[in-house]
Amino acid sequence: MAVKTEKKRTFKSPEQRRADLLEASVVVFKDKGIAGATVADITEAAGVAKGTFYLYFQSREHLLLALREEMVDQILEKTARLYERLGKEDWWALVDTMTESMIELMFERRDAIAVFMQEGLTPPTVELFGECDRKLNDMLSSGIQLGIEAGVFKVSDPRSTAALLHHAIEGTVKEAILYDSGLDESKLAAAAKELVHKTLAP
Amino acid sequence: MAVKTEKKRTFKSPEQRRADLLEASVVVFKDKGIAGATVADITEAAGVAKGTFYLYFQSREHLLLALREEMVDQILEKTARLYERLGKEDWWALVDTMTESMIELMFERRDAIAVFMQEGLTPPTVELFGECDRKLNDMLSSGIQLGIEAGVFKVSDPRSTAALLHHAIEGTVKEAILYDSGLDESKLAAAAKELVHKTLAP
Amino acid sequence: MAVKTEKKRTFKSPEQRRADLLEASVVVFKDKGIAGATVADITEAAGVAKGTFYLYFQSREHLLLALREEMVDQILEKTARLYERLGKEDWWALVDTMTESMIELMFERRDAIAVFMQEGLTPPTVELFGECDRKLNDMLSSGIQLGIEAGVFKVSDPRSTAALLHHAIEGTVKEAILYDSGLDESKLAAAAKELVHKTLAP
Amino acid sequence: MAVKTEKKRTFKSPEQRRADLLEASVVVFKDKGIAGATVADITEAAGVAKGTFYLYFQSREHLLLALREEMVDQILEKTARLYERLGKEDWWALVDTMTESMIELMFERRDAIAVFMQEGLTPPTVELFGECDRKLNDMLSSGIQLGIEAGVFKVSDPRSTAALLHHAIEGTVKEAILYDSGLDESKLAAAAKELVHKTLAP
DNA sequence: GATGAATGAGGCTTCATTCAT
DNA sequence: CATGAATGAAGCCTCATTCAT
Repeated sequence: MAVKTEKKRTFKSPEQRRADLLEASVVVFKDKGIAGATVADITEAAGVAKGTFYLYFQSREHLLLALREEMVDQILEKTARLYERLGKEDWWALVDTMTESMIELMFERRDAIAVFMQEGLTPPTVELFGECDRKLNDMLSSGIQLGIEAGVFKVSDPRSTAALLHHAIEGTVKEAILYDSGLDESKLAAAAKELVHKTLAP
Repeated sequence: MAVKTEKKRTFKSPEQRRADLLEASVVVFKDKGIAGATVADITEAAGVAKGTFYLYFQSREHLLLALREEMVDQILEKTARLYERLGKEDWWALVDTMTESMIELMFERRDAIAVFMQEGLTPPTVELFGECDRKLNDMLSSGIQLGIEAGVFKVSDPRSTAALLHHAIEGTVKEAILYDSGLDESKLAAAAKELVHKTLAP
Repeated sequence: MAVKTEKKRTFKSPEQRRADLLEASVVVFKDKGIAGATVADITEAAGVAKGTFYLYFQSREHLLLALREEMVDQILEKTARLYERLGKEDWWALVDTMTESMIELMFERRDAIAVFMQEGLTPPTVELFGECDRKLNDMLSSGIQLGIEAGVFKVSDPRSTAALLHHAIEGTVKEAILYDSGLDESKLAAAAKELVHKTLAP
Repeated sequence: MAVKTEKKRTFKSPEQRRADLLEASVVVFKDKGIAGATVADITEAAGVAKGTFYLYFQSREHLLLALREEMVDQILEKTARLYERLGKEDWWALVDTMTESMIELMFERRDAIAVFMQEGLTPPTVELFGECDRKLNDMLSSGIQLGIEAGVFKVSDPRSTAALLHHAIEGTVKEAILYDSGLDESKLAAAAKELVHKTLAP
């Protein structure tokens, strides 16, 4: 019955192979969990031999690093781009845009997020995500500060509020992603915008 | 002859032994991470032999289960007690109490929380924590609903808002626990109360 | 047919187990070569499970270290004991004793010697054996020096001669061990004593 | 587009390529040890692609074989040439020449010798070197025998003595090569000649 | 012929779990 | 009951060798 599928040797560009492995790894990690997924699982999913993995990643841990960094970079970059528009456009519209785009980005990358929620905060993750959180909070709180100075916002503690708003959205989207809770993206976005508005309003 | 440091067999009640192991495990898990801590690490910290572990827990995984359940039970119980006071006291005072007590509880159990943040969401955890989140959200959103009906609160989407508020606090406290970010408990509590007030206010 | 020999769990004193593993390893290494012998081979030969190996040796490399050190220690100790007798007894008789006892010792430990001849001189071995050679040479050449001063020996270059004599015997015994060349122990000892006598004689 | 440093294909005669690989391998083996050097290391040092290796050698092991044989052939040939002069020249002068030329040859080929000392005596090496030793010993001992019959030498056991003399020199030179012990070539040659003279003299 | 990406068998090591003492 | 030596499955990674380009 079980005829061993003879694997033909195929050649691809290094970029493609690497991308294949990364992509396959997200699927496998999501399925089996990070601790539960073996290198063999990943290579099998990517359709390559076990040894091939090590042509593209120094170690299993390095793959995770790459995955994390890619995600963090994307988040920070997107936020930074929005942050630069502060003061040049209507404050409240920009607040809505930021809220929406954070939610949108997270839903787009739901698989990767699910993976890192599974992973838990191992020391390398703590460091990377910690820095990401710090940078995000810096941007958000200084944005709030600017809004206050412009007389548009009013909150007593911009830094704490930035963290609370950020985690309100992040945590809720994560919950939605993880448990398929009844919250859909648009309802959540509406509620989030309302919460942000009311919180920042004088 | 055998001059090895003979470890005296000490006798304790089964309950005590079990508690010792649970307690030791929290310390060890916090130190080495959940994946990184071995059963040997735990038994050593608890001062018992490795085999003894299996007299009190079927497996390593069962210990984690016990740890999780204990934490979840405590959270749900505390919230339920507060929930029962809804409508019988001043709404805004109760909101403050709930906010404060959630923060307080999390800071009290910061070690266990740190452990479960490290663990990541493995399937068994997802199930348990998912149910916990759902129950919390049910209580919170029906509380908000009651407040709306009482004419005290006003939000368009009680369910989403409940989730957002809950995660705002939970996420921010977790960040504080994990990274020793600049937020201290009281500043955070103040900011959280402000956020909750403004969000629920008409 | 092949009924898996169910291995009963047996307990032994740590010393015995360690000795078992060391002994088994010598046999296996001699058989399969050092590079060719796996930890599995060794544990199988010792009648224990693979994991047991790591209760007694940190790593495969540490076992080799232990093997080497044991051998080196024995050689140095034996030589040092003989060296102490210099000047207190008849010089020529002592020279014979040293020659004989070196040959005897090597034949006794022929298995371990065969193993280390197979191993080749990896860096850790080079260091250890290099130091051993140096110490032996120091003892031998200062012995020869003393003999010269006592007017018993006469050679132009005690240090080089010590090395030559030492390697004459060591190399020849090794050859005998390795190839079962026609040289037996007693014929070899006789020839070696003749060579040493004539070389040291005025 | 692909701006990778394109390695030009260079064309060389097969003999040259083979020689390049052999030469490169000696350097690499000396550096990393035989077990530690990979085929990739060798091809990199030789400036060719990994696959090219297998156009010139059936396997890694065949390269080692070639290396060994080359060395053994050289030694045997040189010795045989000297052996033919026996009886036609002054015995003692020839003895000196043999001693010197053995030392000289070994110092010339110190790199290859260092490599094979590292390798240790794996079965294929044992066979080859064993035969080499035997042939050398045959030549030496029959040379000694002839000298005895000519009334020039006097030893009780020519075969053992041949082995002892041969290993005295070989072992000491090897030690000098490996540990940079204080013995230089000329001092060693002098001491060796003295030892050989005194040993063979009546 | 030359290349180097791909292959995959096989090694070392860890650690949850068992069980003779 | 308690112990900790013993077990062995399973994972990560290496590297000699192959083969599509």
